[in-house]
Amino acid sequence: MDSTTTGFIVETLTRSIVEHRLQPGSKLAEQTLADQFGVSRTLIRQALFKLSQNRLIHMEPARGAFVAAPSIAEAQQVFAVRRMLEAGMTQAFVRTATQEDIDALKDHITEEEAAVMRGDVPGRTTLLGDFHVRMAQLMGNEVLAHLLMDLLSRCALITLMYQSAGAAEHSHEEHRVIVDALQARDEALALRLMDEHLLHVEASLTLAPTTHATP
Amino acid sequence: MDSTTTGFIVETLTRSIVEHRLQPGSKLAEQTLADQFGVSRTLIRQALFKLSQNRLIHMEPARGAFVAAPSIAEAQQVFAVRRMLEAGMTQAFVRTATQEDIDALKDHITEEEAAVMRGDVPGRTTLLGDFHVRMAQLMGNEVLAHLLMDLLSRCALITLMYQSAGAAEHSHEEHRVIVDALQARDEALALRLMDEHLLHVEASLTLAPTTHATP
DNA sequence: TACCGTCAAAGTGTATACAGTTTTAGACTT
DNA sequence: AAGTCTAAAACTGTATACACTTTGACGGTA
Repeated sequence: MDSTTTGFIVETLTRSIVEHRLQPGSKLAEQTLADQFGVSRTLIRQALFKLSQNRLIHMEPARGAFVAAPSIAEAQQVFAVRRMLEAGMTQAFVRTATQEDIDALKDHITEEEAAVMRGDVPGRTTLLGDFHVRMAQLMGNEVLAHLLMDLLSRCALITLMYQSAGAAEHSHEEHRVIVDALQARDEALALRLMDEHLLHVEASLTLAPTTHATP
Repeated sequence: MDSTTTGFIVETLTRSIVEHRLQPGSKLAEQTLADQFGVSRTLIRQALFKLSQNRLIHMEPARGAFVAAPSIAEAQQVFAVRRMLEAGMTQAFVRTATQEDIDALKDHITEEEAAVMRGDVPGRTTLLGDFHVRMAQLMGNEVLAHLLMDLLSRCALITLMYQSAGAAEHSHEEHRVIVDALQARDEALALRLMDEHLLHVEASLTLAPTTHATP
């Protein structure tokens, strides 16, 4: 399976969705896509099926595929899950990471800043998300990395639906502060900063006010 | 899509895998399955594709689908992710759950005990996993519930690969104790009990010794 | 004008056909 | 007897065909 052709289609569509060239709710007609990609509907269907499991699109029986339009409730749930996962991840990272791991994160942040500086919006979005995936990979937990990747693509879709004017510009600064705490092996501080970071990202969206259980 | 036919095939195969009627590594030939289910290869392929994204099977290009045989490393990663997720979930549950939520969990445990008493092994396995999913659902976080469901089916496969003689029989007792802590709104205790519960389940497997970062 | 029923066009759901690859069995060689 | 080459059978990957559902437009009626 997945002879890289399906994978290519999935990645292309994912970019189109995450980079806002396909608006939430738009229909994805199979034959149209098949013509555009120069393949048969078979491969398009495989790709759409995969995207639907990532929750980037949703399929209605006999009606077709549409770019997902996550509800506010769903957005909040996704962020809640991220906070749970990343709290655990941060805790484990502080305890087990080597100096090389921390240096790798620092390098990553340097890339983030470069993207921000040169106004590379798609690159910035990708890199800011990858920071979190990178942590999982550095810990050698591929299962966690995959899970986070899925959640992050959903977050990208959520962000472009609900973002209020160029917020979340300062994520890379928060990343920097988090890494500083990791470097200092200050578990409590790193945990708090990560949690606040995710709350800031969520708060930068125009979601209805909700009651976050806070310590 | 998913006109319930594909869903039926997925569920049937999932049960066959989780209930050990299909051993890890066995080949799943498309035409054979198509004949057994009385459908075309098309639907079988859809089902296999979905199972492969759940990591219950893995597909090799041009060679076909095989029941997954998760490595020890992967098993440990899955459990690590579960601990992260469920720690956060338990914390949130203690803070926000209503008395009805807690009662629902108690009812669930009663079902578990009934299944254990009557020696219903498949039912027991399912119910023991559902306890964790139920918590997520009671909190109203469907995203979390779905994620946990996927992780739990992987755990079921892991369990039957690595389980050492009828261990994890006492899970329902640990569930009971956890709910008692939830009832008492003792956050620290509930958190510790949940973490230990998951460590016990993992320890009941014959995985190579690993260094779990412990507080 | 507004509403409803009918019908064609378009689109999805499933099956089948065909091409390319892997596997397997058998004959031949050493 | 063990190994290797070869060819056929089996299987996967992709395209196409056909049936059924939805959609949208047109025309008729109140």
